[in-house]
Amino acid sequence: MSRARQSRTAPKGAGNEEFEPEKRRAILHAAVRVFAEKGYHGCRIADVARAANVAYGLVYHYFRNKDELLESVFAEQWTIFINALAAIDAGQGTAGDKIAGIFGFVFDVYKTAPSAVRVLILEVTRTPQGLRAGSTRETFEKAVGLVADVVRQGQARGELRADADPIVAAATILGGLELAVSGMVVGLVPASTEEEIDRVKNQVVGLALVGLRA
Amino acid sequence: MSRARQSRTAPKGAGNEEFEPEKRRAILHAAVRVFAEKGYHGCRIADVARAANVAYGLVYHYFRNKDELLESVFAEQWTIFINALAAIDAGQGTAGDKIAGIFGFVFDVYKTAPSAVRVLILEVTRTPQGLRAGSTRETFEKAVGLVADVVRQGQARGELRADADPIVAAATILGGLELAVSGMVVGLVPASTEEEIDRVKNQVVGLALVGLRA
Amino acid sequence: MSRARQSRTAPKGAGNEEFEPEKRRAILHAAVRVFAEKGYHGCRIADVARAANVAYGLVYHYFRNKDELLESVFAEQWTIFINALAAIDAGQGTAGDKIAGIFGFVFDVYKTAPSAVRVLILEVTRTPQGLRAGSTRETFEKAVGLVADVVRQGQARGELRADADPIVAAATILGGLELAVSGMVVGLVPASTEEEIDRVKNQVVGLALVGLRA
Amino acid sequence: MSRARQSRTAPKGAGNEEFEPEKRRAILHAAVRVFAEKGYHGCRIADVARAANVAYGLVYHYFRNKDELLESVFAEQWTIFINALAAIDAGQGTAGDKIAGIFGFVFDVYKTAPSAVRVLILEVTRTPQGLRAGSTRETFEKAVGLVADVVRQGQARGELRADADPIVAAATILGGLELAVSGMVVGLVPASTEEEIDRVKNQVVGLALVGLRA
DNA sequence: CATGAATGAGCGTTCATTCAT
DNA sequence: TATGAATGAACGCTCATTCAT
Repeated sequence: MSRARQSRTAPKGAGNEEFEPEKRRAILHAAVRVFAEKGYHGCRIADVARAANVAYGLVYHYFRNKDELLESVFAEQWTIFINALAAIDAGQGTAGDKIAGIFGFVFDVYKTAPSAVRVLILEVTRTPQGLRAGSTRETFEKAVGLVADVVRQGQARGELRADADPIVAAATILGGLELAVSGMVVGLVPASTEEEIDRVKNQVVGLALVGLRA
Repeated sequence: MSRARQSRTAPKGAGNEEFEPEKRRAILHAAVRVFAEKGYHGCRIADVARAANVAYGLVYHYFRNKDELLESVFAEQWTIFINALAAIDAGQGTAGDKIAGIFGFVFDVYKTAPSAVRVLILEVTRTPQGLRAGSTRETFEKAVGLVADVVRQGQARGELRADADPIVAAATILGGLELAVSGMVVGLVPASTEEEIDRVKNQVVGLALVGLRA
Repeated sequence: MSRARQSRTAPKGAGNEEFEPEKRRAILHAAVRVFAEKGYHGCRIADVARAANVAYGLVYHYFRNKDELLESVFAEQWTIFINALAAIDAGQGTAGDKIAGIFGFVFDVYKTAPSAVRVLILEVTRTPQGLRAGSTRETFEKAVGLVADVVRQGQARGELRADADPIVAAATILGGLELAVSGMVVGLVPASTEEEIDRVKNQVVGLALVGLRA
Repeated sequence: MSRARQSRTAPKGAGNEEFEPEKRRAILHAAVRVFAEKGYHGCRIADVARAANVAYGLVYHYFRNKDELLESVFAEQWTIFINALAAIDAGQGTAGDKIAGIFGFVFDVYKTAPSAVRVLILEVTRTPQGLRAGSTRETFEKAVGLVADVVRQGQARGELRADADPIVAAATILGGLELAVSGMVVGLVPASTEEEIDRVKNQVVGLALVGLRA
């Protein structure tokens, strides 16, 4: 009856993106905004529907239930992030450049769509039960894995310390990145202008690479 | 209505330090466990009551509502953490020692009470809306402030790079710490034995101080 | 959220006078019956839903909460009464006829729908705090005012004693009417047959007009 | 264990009123005030206890439960009223004097203790389920009966119309009295000064005796 | 007598989900 | 596809009542 609940991971190649129904898009985007604002548990399906200017029941036409909607939002956001990581990982440059590139990407997204970052950070990572079953967790692991890969490359080329555990390093780097952005999100770290945001980014990159020691 | 809902710091005489009804304790501890396991939204007051071996209504005798219970849990956990930070901050040693001490404290707590750390990390930090109003946010800021203070001291003594913004550094350090522990909590970073835990700790400390660069 | 909770007086076109969902009606009528039987505090939403043969949650689809449901019941009942009073007030006849007409109306309603009268009397008038805020109180005042108006007309035409305060007279009349009906409701005053009811009515009208004195 | 829950109807004769424990009194009086203010359903036992400056559980030492407390309040209030009615009924004077005396008594009480009248009127009479089982209803019937008796006497002496049904007349009279007082209670009928109160009283008496007709 | 901690049934309300149209 | 009325399980909170001291 409904082909609508089809795969969400259709490659962005020419010729098939038009099959994502417009309303489905609208719902997904609305969900990002609403989740970002009120959190997963703080918002109702009705809120999402209203924000998407769509009838109540239509949400259930495109998504099996609230959880699947959340998963879809996460998948969408993480896919973007993962793709960027993968591109960076596969690209040219030193490990330092790549790490800086990762940070740059996240901060850039923050500049243009802070609410998307908010969902990613405050909801995805932090979902209790969290980083739980389903694709969400795998995707998160993939992100860590990609960063760990960057680290491994750097170690192989002698650019990074060989005695650092890539997984731990990746987690630590992403954690620092995350809390720095969290700090901006909640206003603890000042980030009202673009300059301030860039300054924070450089600070964080510096910390990751050369540490605090004088 | 009831004196029970009073502040927990009523010194009525020598030795009864912090007179607090036994059952209140039990509820609070049960709440930590249950929150850790199912998350704030995933658990019901009935769960907490059952875990505390206490009648349903008694929870409401000691706490105005679910939110206040959560806040109390947070306050308790953070107070422990803040006190440890403050002690470390005020103590002797180089900035590096202090940062290592902070990490050591968190990892030690994790060894003996992982669920407490879980609540602290997965619920407190990550509560959407989160880091929100009330004491929770202030306490979080205080934690960041204390770490920033350690950084400042280290800079003053020439032990740490003077060009690092203490607040950003503090956020990044705590973030790295947090995601590393998160990784352990969710099993991404292996931490089944004490040795493994210590190894992760040393890795993270090393990253914070000397960075990744070779 | 739902257009259902709208005003009941939306004339969208000729002939759809007061479009109101069938189920809303059912709930409202059920509420009258249940309130009449058990009182506002004695009945649960579940009782109303069951009496209306409707799912629990549907009550909340049409009414914000229990209070609003009560207010709606009151509004409905009083509106009928007020309209009747107004028609009588504006009509022909002596003041005595009009007062008799008012009494006649109430006793007629009682004959066909005693429970409606019961709600009006035992719940509306007597709600503690009662005659309280909101439309309920105003409506009550309007009723008294209309009766007072009838009295004033009668005085102007010389049919009624000029030295009677219309407001006090109206209150007294309605009070006598009410307690007489109350007496029937609770069985103190015998009113099992239509003849008995009419007899009581005539008695009460007589008392209001010529008093007790021989 | 507890003789406290003893009969509440001890005659006020010399030598036994000192057996009414002071705290019991306090609770009873507090209950009158609290019921008057918030209604039976709107107040909690805790409210009564607090208003009486008495410990929570003590209420249950003197009264089996909330209902019995209400009944006791009613009994106390009605007893006063019934006694006054009985005294008037048994006294000298015409029926008109007696009716005036009844009204005078109620209005006098209102002047000194409006909250007591409020409870009597808004809670007793109007208790849904109302005028229900137990002593409350019997007492109410007794009051009506006594007034009806006054009417009967008057008819026997030729002072009052013989064709009036004493019970209906009594109900109507008390009803008029009640709504007039209700009107004062809720502010519909002005009664701020003693003069105004007396004026209302005379109006109501006049209406009962000679009616409205010119 | 007096206290107030402890108990738990009861109920109002929310909201994810289904379904008829 | 699209709509929103209808459903009912779930859960937070209240408060009358009991009981140990």
